[in-house]
Amino acid sequence: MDSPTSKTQSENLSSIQQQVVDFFVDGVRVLGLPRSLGEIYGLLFISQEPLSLDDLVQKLGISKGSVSQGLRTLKTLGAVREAENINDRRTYYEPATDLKRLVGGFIREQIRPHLDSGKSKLQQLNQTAALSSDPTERAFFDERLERLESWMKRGGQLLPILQKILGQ
Amino acid sequence: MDSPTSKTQSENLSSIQQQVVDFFVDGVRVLGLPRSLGEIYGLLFISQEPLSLDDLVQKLGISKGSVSQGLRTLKTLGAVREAENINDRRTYYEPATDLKRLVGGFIREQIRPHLDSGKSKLQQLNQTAALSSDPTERAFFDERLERLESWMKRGGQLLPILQKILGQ
DNA sequence: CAGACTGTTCAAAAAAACTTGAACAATTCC
DNA sequence: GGAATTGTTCAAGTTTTTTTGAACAGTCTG
Repeated sequence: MDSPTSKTQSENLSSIQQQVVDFFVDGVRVLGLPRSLGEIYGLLFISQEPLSLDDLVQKLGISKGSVSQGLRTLKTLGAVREAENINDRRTYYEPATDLKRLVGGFIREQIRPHLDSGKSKLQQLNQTAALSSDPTERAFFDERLERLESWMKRGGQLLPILQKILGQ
Repeated sequence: MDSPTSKTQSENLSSIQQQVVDFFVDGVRVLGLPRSLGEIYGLLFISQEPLSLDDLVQKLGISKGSVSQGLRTLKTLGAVREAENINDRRTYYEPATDLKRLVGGFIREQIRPHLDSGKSKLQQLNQTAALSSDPTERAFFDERLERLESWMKRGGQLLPILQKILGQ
């Protein structure tokens, strides 16, 4: 029926808006986040004025439900904030654009929880390994579990460094 | 019919094997890789002896196709290698266990390509932005695109540092 | 070289993830 | 208060991703 180009398309986006949205759609995909997040953040990022939920629905051509949930997640990640001083019943959103904040939010919401749950699983694993009666096997398990522990530890050390490097 | 515990289950895995497999299933999920990769790598990681494709099929209870493809991906990532000195027609696999190698492979296969494609998209974006006739708009675009460029640059700088920190 | 064995491929099936949309709650405005 | 507006929720629908399994290619073995 209409242009067979990209998946994200809606006659309401200019060429540059479309390209930036696509850029972020790819970006969030790498991070394992749903495409709608990339669309929403991308459009906010390339908009001079804050946008309302309805603006996003109309311009992106996606459902109200998606935008509502997407905005919530983005807020949780610290990637968007509500704009102040708008004389309107609606809430308007603008993007956070400093890398430090973005990276920090991503680490806090997406990385840390997994690191933490990993650490607790490791504890459990150590207990299970202790049950082994064969000494050779036991030594092998211990060696591998120690390695896992060192990986987790490195990961934990890495995060602050990451934030330091990216947030300047 | 049988135990209703976890999704990965097959009477062929010991408790510790099962736990390690689950650990890695979670791990690869964070990285956006399919669960079968975690199962395969996890079982290899906690096995004293190298395992053949058929060993993995039997112990994990997943299809030959999955294991075949999974091993290929893991080889590409540098996460498993073929064991030497096995007097058997089959190929046996063992895990790579140094973090440096694992991280390096992941960066090479999963991160770099996206960074590179992002950079080329940015070039295209700059061209599109140059078409804008409104000077205010043009300035806004330029500012945002510069920001994107700085993000990409930071990302590029980060990778070697990452490898340095993790690979010791 | 025929049969057995190992491993790959890829179309179809299954599972997982995401999006939609309609019902609903909450708020504002007259 | 009642109508209008804004935003949320979540079951159902859709899309995407992963897994399966059967056909096939390649290789070894007797």
